[in-house]
Amino acid sequence: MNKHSVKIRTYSNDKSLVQKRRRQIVINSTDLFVKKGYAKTSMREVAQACNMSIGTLYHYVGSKEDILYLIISYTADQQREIIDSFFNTLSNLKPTQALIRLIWTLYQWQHVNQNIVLFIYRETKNLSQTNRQLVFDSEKYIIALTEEVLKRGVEAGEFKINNTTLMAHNIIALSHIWVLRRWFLRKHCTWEEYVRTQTEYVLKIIRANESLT
Amino acid sequence: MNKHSVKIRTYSNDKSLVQKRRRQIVINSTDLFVKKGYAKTSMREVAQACNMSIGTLYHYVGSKEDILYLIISYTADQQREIIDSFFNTLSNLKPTQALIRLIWTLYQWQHVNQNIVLFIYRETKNLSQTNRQLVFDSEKYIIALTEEVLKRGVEAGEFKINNTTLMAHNIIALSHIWVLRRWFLRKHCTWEEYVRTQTEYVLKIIRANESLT
Amino acid sequence: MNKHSVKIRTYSNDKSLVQKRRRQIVINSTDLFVKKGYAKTSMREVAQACNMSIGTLYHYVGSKEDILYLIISYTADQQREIIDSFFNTLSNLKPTQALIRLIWTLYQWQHVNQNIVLFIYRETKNLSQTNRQLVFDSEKYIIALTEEVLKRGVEAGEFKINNTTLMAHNIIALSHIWVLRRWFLRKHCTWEEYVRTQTEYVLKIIRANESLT
Amino acid sequence: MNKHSVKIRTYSNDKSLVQKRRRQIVINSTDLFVKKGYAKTSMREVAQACNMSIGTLYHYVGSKEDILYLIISYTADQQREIIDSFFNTLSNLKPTQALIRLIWTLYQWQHVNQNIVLFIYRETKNLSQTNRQLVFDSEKYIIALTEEVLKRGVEAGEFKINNTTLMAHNIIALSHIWVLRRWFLRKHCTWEEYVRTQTEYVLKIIRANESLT
DNA sequence: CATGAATGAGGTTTCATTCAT
DNA sequence: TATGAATGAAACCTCATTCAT
Repeated sequence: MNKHSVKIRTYSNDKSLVQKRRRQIVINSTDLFVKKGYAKTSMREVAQACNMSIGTLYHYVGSKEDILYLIISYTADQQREIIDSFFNTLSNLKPTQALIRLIWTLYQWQHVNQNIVLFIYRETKNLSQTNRQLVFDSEKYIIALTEEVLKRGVEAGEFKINNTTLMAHNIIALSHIWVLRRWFLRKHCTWEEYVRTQTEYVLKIIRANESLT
Repeated sequence: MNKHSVKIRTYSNDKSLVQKRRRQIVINSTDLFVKKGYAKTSMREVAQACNMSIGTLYHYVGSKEDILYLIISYTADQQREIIDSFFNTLSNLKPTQALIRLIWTLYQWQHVNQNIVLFIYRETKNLSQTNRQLVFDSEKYIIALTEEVLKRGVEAGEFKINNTTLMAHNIIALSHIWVLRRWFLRKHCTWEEYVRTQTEYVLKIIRANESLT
Repeated sequence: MNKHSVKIRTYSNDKSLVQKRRRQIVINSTDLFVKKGYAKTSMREVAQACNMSIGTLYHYVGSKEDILYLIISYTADQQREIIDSFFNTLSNLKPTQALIRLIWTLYQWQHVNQNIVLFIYRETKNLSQTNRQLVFDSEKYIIALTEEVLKRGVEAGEFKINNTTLMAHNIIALSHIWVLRRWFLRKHCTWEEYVRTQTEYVLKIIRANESLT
Repeated sequence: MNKHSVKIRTYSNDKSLVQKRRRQIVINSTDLFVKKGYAKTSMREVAQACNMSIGTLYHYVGSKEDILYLIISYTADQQREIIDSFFNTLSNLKPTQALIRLIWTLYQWQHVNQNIVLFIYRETKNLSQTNRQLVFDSEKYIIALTEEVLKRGVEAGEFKINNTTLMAHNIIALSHIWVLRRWFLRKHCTWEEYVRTQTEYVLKIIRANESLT
């Protein structure tokens, strides 16, 4: 929210008020957008959900797309914060344990935020080129952190991985799959089973001394 | 197109003409929808793209959603056809070779049809409950066929898999990931690398006698 | 139908066929129009109801309004026929008895044809000036015949009426009222009561020697 | 207007403004609808006639049918008001005089408002079931008041009437007939003659001591 | 004679956005 | 700062009518 919302039009000079109102908008409109979809949600409905007049809404936001961007980047920021704080508790773990916990954390975040994750997958195309790029940057950051864990494991001799980037991406992508394909997966396994199985698979692939396991 | 288009309204009684015109509509409007998104594409544009008047368009189709459904189910049918014909050439292959070729076939289809795959992921929510279900059924069919190959491998003693359904789903899902995350993957590997690596990963996981490889 | 349909456009030269097809159109489309209203009934529906193609429909009829006109004038003709044949059986009755029977006949026709009567009241405005005039002429004819009966009664000394035209019109109008206000009258009296009462009222008004009755 | 417009959709919360705009809509669109008919009048024309944009029109009204309902119920309310205020001046008159004046008042209102009365007869069928019922209720109210006058006359011994409901209804219905059949009546009598004659007829029927007149 | 595919103007309604208060 | 009335382009869809076959 902080970094990205800078270039969104506002008629107010009070930065703290702008931040407060925009937070109000994001918090209150997200569920509405998620439930109805971006295109089918009207600005009138958004204003109502936010307990604001339409006029006030446009005081702090330049367009409907701006709100979409706020929601998406706000979610991305939240995810980053959680991942960041997670990484601060990670330093003294062995790579394998660190990876297991990372996967658990990432997959849980996706599970808890499945509606908004789905929403972002669907509606990102409605963002302008520039804004879409910022969303991608956020994703890249998560992948980079995951790759970092993998690399440490490789350095420590615990993992053996040809392409750490692709492996990191696989791990992230499969966390999204739990959400994107919930209509199928929900009927065939629980979240716990899913996480456990995917973790096993990953470890099977990257364990350095696999033949000994 | 054949099976699903049954309940779509038309004012014509000439089935072959209806089929011809609907094919014309699907063929010509798909790119437009894919490029602009469902919501932002107007029926006027669709009619123009199809070289029809709006009136003619509505002669063969009851609503905008019907076209969305036609596009999606037409694509699903195409995929099924290809997979089906692929399976007919499969019987005399050993399971491992069959799986390798299946993955290659599936991933290539996704690659070639990436725009429409992406489109389907985004816009399926705009279908009615019933129509959405039909799309899902089509997906389930592909997964079931993939699972069938895995099961044969297990029976032949070549594979060892706890949960064949989840494994089959993983294989399919990762073919979608190539499309859904192309903004990332394109920069980090070619399609050939992607397929090769994912195939390796899968085999690493399911090979019965992995320690001997 | 005979007189009035002359100036309606047709592409056929076979007069008997034209008459046959137009009868087919009137017979089959009337209920549809009556039920849905003129504006909300489409020519496609009309064609279907008539077991014709739209093309054939327009072979024998120039426009949608023509059908409206056919229906209305066909009904008017039917009514006239019945009234005419009724009058032929009337000559040897005394005026009072003749009037009583006339009222009964008129009111019954309205009762049996209430839907179409209602329809005509609502949709006559959709006719062109000329066609509307023809409908009015038909109405005037019925009134004139009724007035004739009244006049005979006056000549015979049975009735005493200042304005026979207005009286005749009242009698006709009250037969329409039974239809136009059925939402009220149905709840307060039967058709038989209605006819009996209105007949009594009329006689009360026009009886020459009322005090003696 | 007050009572009935409750359930019509508006985007405004300012009740007085809503009332003002709806009045504006009713006042300005009535003639248009009356002249062209409901079906053939477009919302674009209505907006123009009301000196509003289409958007503003839909700010205060949910649909085209709502406007029809507003017009009809607005007229009904007006009539009721006039009748009500008339009844307040009636108490000290003898029944016969009261009836004579009531008929005059009712028939005059119909005469002055003949266009809209005609319109209501034609277009009421376009209302929803519920709204149509409200129109009928208004009519029933007028009939009930008329019946009340008749009953007082019966109690006072001035009138002798079998079925006061039907008699009251006849009186009201014949006031409509002046409008519904103006194409005939206009040519045969003036409004004054019509009222005088119908009054005479009514009195002839209901006078208790008719033989003495 | 009979058909029905094709047309496109025009219907009602929605909605993002502006601006006067 | 906050409001919400006002706008009008543009959305989806219908339908009377024509004309080639």
